[in-house]
Amino acid sequence: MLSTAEAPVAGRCPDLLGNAVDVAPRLLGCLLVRRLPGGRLVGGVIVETEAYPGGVDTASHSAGGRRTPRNESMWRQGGHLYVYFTYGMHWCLNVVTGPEGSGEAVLVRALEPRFGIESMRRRRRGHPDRDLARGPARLCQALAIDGSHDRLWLADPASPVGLLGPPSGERPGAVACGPRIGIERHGAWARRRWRFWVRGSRFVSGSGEAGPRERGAGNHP
DNA sequence: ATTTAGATCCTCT
DNA sequence: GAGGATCTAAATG
Repeated sequence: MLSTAEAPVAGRCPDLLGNAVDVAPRLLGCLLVRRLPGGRLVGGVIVETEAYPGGVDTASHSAGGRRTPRNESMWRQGGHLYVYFTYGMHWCLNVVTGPEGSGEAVLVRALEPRFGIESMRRRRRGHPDRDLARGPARLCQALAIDGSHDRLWLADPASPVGLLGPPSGERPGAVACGPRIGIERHGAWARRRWRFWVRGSRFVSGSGEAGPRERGAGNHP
């Protein structure tokens, strides 16, 4: 989608053919970029992800090898997008990982907004900047991402959504991990620490250890 | 600060 | 027909 020249100085995104649990923490610090229909760029740094390896993990949409029309893109090669609709009103964005047929994906849960912020504010009217893309559905709203972006191939130069490495000169912060959100009834699988976030970032969702309460911790120079 | 309920509709059984 | 990888506003301590 974007060349490194076009974006505010960023390198290549990490290899997406690895398994979801490996890729998820590596996406932290990377730049998610959206080119709006008018050509404007909107995006930010990824600060929170969750791994959904599929297979025996019952919390994944691809659990047990289930193939449905909805999750078709999850089964594609790493580097595609899986965008799904939930709760009657929300879209959520995943980056597919692994080789074709593995059914793995990483849910992108939160961004630290970096550019196109005015544009995000327009779509998230009434909300403070901190909440522009704090949470998977808010993120999609801020970047105007919906079902039309399902199945996109990230590396396609014409793709309206792109993934780049961390902005140059920026060292990604320390990575913390914990249980994934919103899948409590999946018992033991819910307890796996497959949620990853940038420690100390105020743009991370949730209200627990990784959420607002973490403010102040690890944030001192 | 934390908890609760309601919204809202697509997807799969 | 049930339930969902969520969000928001309102109520409560």
